[in-house]
Amino acid sequence: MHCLTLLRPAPPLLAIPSLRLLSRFSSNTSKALLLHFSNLLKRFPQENPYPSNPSPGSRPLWPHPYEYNDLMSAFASAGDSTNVLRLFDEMKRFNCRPDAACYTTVANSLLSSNQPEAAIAVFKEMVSSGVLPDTMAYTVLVKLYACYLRQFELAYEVVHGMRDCGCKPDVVTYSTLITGLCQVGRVSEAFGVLDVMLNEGCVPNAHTYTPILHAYCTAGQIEEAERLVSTMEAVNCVPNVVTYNILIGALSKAGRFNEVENILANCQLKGWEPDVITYSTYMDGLCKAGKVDRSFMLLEEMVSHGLYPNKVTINILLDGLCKRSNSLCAQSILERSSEFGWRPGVVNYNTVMSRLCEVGKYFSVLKLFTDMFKKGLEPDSWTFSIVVQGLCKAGKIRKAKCLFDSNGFLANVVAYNTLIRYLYFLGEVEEVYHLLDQMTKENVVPNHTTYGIMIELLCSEGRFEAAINCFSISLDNGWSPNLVVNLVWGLVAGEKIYKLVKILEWIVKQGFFIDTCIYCSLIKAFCWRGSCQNTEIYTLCYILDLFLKIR
DNA sequence: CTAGGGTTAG
Repeated sequence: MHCLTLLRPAPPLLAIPSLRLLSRFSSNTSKALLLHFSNLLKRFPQENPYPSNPSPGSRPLWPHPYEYNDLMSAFASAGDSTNVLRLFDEMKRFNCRPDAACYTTVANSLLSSNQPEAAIAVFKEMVSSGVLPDTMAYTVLVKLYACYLRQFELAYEVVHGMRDCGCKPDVVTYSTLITGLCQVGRVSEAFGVLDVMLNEGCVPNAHTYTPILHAYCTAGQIEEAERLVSTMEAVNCVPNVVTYNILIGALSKAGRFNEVENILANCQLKGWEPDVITYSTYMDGLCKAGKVDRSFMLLEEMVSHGLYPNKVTINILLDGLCKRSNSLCAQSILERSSEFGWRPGVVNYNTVMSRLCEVGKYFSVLKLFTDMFKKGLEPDSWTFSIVVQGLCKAGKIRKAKCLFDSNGFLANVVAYNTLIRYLYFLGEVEEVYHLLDQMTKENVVPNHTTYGIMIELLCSEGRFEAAINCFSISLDNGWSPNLVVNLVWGLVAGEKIYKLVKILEWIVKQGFFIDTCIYCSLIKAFCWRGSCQNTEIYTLCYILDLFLKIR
């Protein structure tokens, strides 16, 4: 990295012919790519050889947008949007005007790294530079609205509007829209889109149906999913390995391992081949169901098919080992990894450390934490959260706070929540408020867990209006029945029954889903308070009837 | 250059 930033002015990376070749190795990590670059750049003139006004007709010395796009795509598929942006800036600096494809690549890579706002900026720039979007550009715009911002009205508008710009939505555009709808469970609407594309003579493929299957599987509607697979076969939209992986995942989760075996046994007949993800998915299901031995047998099977476990597969097995109370084994696999020439990843450490935490082996957690440093592995925010949790559980809350405040600690919302929860248990209200302040300052966005603790805290301090206010703010993050449970307990304990009735009436009016947890918490809270003996029982009955839509 | 799948924390 440093070699590149130190060279000023930096020559365009793409002026070196062999880089075009390099960019084909999209599976290469960005670091590997950068290493190649910095080596090549050492032989490159440090002066800027690129005149801003080339003589007409001469072959330009600087690279063509195609070449930049090739390289940007390589970084994009390596998940490195920072370098995509760097190249994008660079090409503009060298007066190499981005074409529609370049803008599309950059916007898409920003989406992949979850920066929808930045992607919008790229689209705006595209328009203001007078570059006309093509179908692919519009497709990424649909992806932005449907899969990231969930603004489906705008997504539909793009699909309709692109016709006027001389572009036709294609199977990718429609499949993208269907994906977005299915991700939020709007399956019937997705079928509506499918109808539209069929009417237009746009032929669906596996990408069109698979998101729908995914939605069914997420909702636990396995029978519907299986029926959809038959439909796909009937309309000549053959399910592929991804389709089957989703189905196998759902079946494994439901413990229906015989059916998984059946699907695997018939794969050749159906014309698809299991891959690493197929095996990993199945193995994870087996491990979670306690069938760790069977999972290890599958490891042998996949290797015999020429498929090799990757970090995820190994993580699943490590997790399985811990679940079978073999955390000591998992721990030594990590500690002694160099003996068998394996380099574990951060997630591998996180997995074993969190399992050790669960069984109270806090010393081992710290031991692995230091082992990571010895191996030169950088802990991530998950690691830190797990260690904070381990220290808190071990009763070393001061130590946890010290670690939290130390340099280099990557605090995310979970680390904050953990520390806040334990400090709250200890009655250190001052510190809790201080941490909540700090969270805002550090731009760590609170989530439902945070709001739950805040509601509890505010109620215990008698600040009921603030607690209710906190609840309404939490709705920006979506609906969480658990927060209502917190509010119920807090308000009943604080004898604010009138406030409780008001807020519950409002909740019912908004049409939020009332689950059994909320229902039970009300009954339990009233019983706990002893209200069942007096006239307040009528208030309780009133609310319960309200929930059941009797009133 | 554009679409879908598997692992870890409160």
